[in-house]
Amino acid sequence: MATLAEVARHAGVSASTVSYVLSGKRSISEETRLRVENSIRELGYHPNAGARALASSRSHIIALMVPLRTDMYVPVMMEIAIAVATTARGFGHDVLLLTGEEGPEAVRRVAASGLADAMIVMDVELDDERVPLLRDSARPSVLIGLPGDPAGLTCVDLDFTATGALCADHLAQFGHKDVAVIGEAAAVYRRHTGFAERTLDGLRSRAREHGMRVIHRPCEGSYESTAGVLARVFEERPDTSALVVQNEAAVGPMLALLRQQGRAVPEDVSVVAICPDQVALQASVQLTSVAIPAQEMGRQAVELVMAKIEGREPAPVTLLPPRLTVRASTGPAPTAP
Amino acid sequence: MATLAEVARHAGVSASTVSYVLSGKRSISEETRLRVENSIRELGYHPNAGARALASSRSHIIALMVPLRTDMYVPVMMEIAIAVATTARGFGHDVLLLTGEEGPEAVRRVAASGLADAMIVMDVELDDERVPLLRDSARPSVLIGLPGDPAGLTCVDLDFTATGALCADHLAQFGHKDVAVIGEAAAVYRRHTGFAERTLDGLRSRAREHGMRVIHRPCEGSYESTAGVLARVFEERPDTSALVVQNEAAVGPMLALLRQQGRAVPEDVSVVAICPDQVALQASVQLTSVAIPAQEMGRQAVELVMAKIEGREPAPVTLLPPRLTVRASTGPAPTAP
DNA sequence: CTGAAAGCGCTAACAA
DNA sequence: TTGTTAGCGCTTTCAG
Repeated sequence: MATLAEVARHAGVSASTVSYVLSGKRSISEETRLRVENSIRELGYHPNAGARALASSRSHIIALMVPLRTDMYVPVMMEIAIAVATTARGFGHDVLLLTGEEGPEAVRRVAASGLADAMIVMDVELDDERVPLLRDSARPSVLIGLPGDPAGLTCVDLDFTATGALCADHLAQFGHKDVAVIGEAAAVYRRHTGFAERTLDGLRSRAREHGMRVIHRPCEGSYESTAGVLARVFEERPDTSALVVQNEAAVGPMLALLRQQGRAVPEDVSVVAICPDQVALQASVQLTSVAIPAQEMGRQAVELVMAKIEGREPAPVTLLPPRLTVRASTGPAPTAP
Repeated sequence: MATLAEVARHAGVSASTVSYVLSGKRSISEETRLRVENSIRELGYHPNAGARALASSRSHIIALMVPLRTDMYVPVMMEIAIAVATTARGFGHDVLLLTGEEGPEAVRRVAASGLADAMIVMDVELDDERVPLLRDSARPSVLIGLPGDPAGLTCVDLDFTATGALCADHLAQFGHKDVAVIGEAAAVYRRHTGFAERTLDGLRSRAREHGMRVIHRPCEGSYESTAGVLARVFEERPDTSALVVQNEAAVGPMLALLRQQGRAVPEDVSVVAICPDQVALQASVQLTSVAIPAQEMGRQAVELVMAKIEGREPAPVTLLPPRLTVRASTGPAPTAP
């Protein structure tokens, strides 16, 4: 592996000049710059990451903490992770993958060792034990998700309250009066992840304004549990004419069950899903849906964290506005028999 | 951040002693070891990653290259990635996440900069452009997947040939004569990822021995495409009594469609899936399946790569044996009408 | 606009 | 069993 010194010798300049050509931190004459760049290319030089980190105390690495749990919809996590990685590369940074397994200790370790310059934390819970550590840490961090108390933190998330409200508005327009929310797995609520509750709040309060009735049932997402939930819903509220589904795994089973029960979508029942577009498009009926902007969240998280690394102080909370795409699964409420 | 020198002073020993306590590379008296460990704890010392990497030319980082594409079943990728990360931590290593985006250049960059000590590459194609680079690279690497020519490489993968054969055996036992394979998306075959072809080969040749007829149709996995594939299958081979499904996304739609068509599983049609257990268990009929051992693959990949880092030379190809779990979706072939 | 040189914090000979 | 010390390759003052 070629070293900076070798490049310097090859180009007939000093080491510092090569360094400055690389960093652009002081002006270099066109001529020497070209000579140096040539040498770099010819020797196939890549700066040594360790040496650079040691001398500059910047590793050009961003740590990404993903949850170990698997009860959330995994493709969304993956999409965020990939967006983070590619966006970070655009800023000349790499991404270190931390699983939740180490827990809060990972935060300490990475910060203290200087392994990463900053940290992005996914799947934040309302009362997350990593949050106090992050708040006190000398290294910048950005959360994807909203903890109970975001004071002193930087967070990005989809505006789930607005998402719920948007669903309510859309269904109200079609004259629906009885709405059922097929929610996330019970464990998600028990863990108080926040987003599920916020969706529900937004939907409920807007529904009230529209004079709609709402019931909510958690759903594990398997075929069996979806069947159970659906049965209970129509038993308790036979006039239910619209379903809002927040558990992506339940989408497929639910549509299959409705078909089986002879309930046509959207003639008998309208369905709005909160899910990635891919899921909405692959379903047996193209679903009206509010998309989870996974890429956008990853991208934003990196931009916020880079801002902090560079000493700027971004807005503490960034809520991405939801977008509802009307497809084939929603329509007017059936007129009373 | 405390430095090693500070720890040394605090413990009343030399820097090298602290270093050796940390690395265990030479024997230390019980007494000094304890004193040093205490100081480390008291000062909350974590070795500086950059300095360590520079001095030892080992970053204790393993790069993991994940595909950018999203036409493979994402949860499996994620599960492998998480298994890699947690296993690596057990070896005192961290994982750097590289997306396919940079392409082969990432291999060069990471190797030359010393950012990572080794590399694990997922979703390897039969004729992968990263493979020659990896083969020539000074840094160890392990592939998850099997390229066309594994010479000079280290690879782990599920034994897909055996997987196909296993499916054939199981169905033959039940007296099935006409089998249809619902395969991966056409793009997967076009890309020559290998595993899909190997499954098919294994299944076909074993089927021949059993006197079974096999047809194979690629399937995109959406409800619509699954419907089309299924229709064509039963049109061409009305006597088809068993389905082998290799595209996880098609599982849900397929079961829904069969139910709709009045084909009972397993009375009229047996179904074997090649998919993660979670998918097999969440389906409307508990599926007889061959599991994708994602965790095991991740774990093995790390162990192989660690062996190479430590100078050992592991077996070039590790094929994990498939395991078929019998559940509710397979049974005797229906007797001719 | 460019060069010289002092570290950054740690590892690993070499010495004792 | 422990200490001394010379780098590892780069960044960044300080000089010129």
